[in-house]
Amino acid sequence: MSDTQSELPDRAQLMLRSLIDHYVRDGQPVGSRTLARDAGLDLSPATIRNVMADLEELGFICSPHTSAGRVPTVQGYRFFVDTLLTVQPLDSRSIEKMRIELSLEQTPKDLVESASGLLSGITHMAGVVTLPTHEHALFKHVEFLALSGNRVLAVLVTGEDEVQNRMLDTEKHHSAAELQQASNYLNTMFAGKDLAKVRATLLHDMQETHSSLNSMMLMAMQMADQVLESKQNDDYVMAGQTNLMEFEELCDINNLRKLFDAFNQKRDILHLLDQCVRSDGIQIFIGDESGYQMLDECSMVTAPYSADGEVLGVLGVIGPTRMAYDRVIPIVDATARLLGAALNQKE
Amino acid sequence: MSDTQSELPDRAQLMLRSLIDHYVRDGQPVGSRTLARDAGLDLSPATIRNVMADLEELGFICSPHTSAGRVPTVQGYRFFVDTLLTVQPLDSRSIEKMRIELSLEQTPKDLVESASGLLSGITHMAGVVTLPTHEHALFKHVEFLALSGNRVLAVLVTGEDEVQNRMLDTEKHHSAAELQQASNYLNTMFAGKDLAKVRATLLHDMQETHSSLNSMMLMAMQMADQVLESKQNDDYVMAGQTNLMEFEELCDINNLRKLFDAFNQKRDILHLLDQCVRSDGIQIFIGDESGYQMLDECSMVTAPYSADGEVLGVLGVIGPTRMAYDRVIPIVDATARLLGAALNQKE
DNA sequence: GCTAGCACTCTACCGCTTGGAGTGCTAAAT
DNA sequence: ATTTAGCACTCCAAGCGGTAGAGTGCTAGC
Repeated sequence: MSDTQSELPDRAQLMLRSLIDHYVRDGQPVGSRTLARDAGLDLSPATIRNVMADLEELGFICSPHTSAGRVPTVQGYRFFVDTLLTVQPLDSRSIEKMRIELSLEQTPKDLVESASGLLSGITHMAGVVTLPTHEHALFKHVEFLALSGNRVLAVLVTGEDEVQNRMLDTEKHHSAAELQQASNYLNTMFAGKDLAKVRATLLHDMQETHSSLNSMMLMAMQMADQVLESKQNDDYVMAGQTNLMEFEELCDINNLRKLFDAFNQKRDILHLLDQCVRSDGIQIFIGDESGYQMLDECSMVTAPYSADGEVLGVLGVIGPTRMAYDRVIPIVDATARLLGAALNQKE
Repeated sequence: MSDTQSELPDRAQLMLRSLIDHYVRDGQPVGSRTLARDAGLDLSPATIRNVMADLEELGFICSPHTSAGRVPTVQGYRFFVDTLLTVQPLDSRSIEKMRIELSLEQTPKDLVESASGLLSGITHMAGVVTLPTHEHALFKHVEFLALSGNRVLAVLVTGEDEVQNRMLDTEKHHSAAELQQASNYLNTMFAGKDLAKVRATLLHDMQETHSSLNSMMLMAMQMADQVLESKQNDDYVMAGQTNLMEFEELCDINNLRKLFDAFNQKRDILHLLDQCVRSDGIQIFIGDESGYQMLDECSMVTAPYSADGEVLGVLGVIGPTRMAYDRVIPIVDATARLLGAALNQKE
């Protein structure tokens, strides 16, 4: 790699990297002297200044005012993350610690909480983990209980012994016996099958073989369909929100308010996380790239986690734009793997 | 009431009240001139100053520095709240609005969330409501499902169609048939009875008539006992936490951090709320009276709420010590009543 | 192409002054 | 015996000028 027309000269890259390193470390604008001393390029500050002027023109850095050093811009970070970054692989001892921590948990919910805690604990920022979807879990057992009026309580037990309750409003009142029959039918029919496949089969059967079903079977299927229809991936667990209060640049009370409101609301954050499920692998939003104002001063590093080859959810870290991406990325990556593995094991 | 030895002279009381009024309104230390103008006593600032000196000696007010006005102390607020306060009853239109808001909710959980939102919305502070205990709910139905290993899932449905899941670790594996039998037994035995009474009966029967029970019945009872044993009142719903960021006096980042950590942790806040269940009626913690450091700058106004004569939980408001107690108290009081009434209606 | 040197700019900080707000005390007035 | 006017005093907040330091951009020479 060298200085072709369109490519950033090597030494400019080196300088940008060094500048970001410095800025991430101490949060102060970085001047040419500092860089001349520490970038390892053996150039005078004056030369550095010239290159810095180039970097500024490209929009990678900027200075808060005339006589301050330079600070990376969002585009600067973006370029750094996309093309300069060399992640430091996590040492195996830390990984082992995390694995052990996770292995203590029993239920998926606990696992998710533990993972979120790990993320925030290790990075000293906020950790977030979506609850795993159940789409690819196994159907184990369903039970219908009659409540008052036309309401029916459905209890669905999945392969991992996860339990979901759902209220159904049915068209007419069903007796306990009817319900019993319905659940028996479904249980014998679908036990051990994949939830998604169960749903697909149900939909198919209800359309195709409509006539050949008796009313009991139809009712059972309709109810099962209702139970399965809701997508589960609409919640997350967050930890260490208050860690964000330790960062000078986020401590503006207005900013904090917007941020914490968003965390409570959950909607926007979920929407953002949802985008990360699709693109597999690490995903990074820097500053205003997220498109949400309350995250303008923040970055988010996410990774989907999966078990058994199926993506179950997303986890990540939210922190100030000025974060040690090279350190955070492997942490997020490792946590995603470990959480996936742990979920796999509990099945 | 007049100036007996031990009692505060009327005009001193009037002044304290007026001072607190002022301070609550604009958060600035109140000087003698202001008070002379607005307290309605028609005295010169000099006289006011003398009385203020008395109030200071009694520990009701103090001045941040030599040439600032006076500010109420915790004891000042306490005296005010205990003996000077005249609450402004809430106008019936607001009450009606709240009632309508609550009437839209279906489940107890939704009601609690709505109430918490109302509290924070109206007071512009943080609202908190504990989940209602189920101790006095009615036993409706219980179902046991076999999970992997020796684990059993118990699903308990109460009179209000509230559903609780609980995992039980049993000593040996139980077949589906056994479990079916056990739940049938319990359902016929206890349906429609009060949960607390069910529990009492269970405990009694297990001791007294031990020998006369067959093993199935014993197992059923042991499991039911486990289901009922956990006290439910260990969680709360909070709303409007971020409202607290709007108050100058709480905006110290250190304080905020402690506060929000406590909100997330829940333990300490729960402990505090728990104290308020016992003493019926409005309960107020001012500043450090709570005994928890993170609430040193805050006050908490709570009221228990009950339905059908039984206390179900507590709700309240957390805000800065400098709050309009006379406005907040009736709001908390009314919300407690309305929530109780709403819960009663849904049963 | 690199660098030394220099003039320039901007901030952060320090000390100083000033104005205003409020107090406590004393002596006079009611 | 209270109340009040007056006064000296204290303290904070805000504004001001000066200075030191950091860092820049430009230019001319290497």
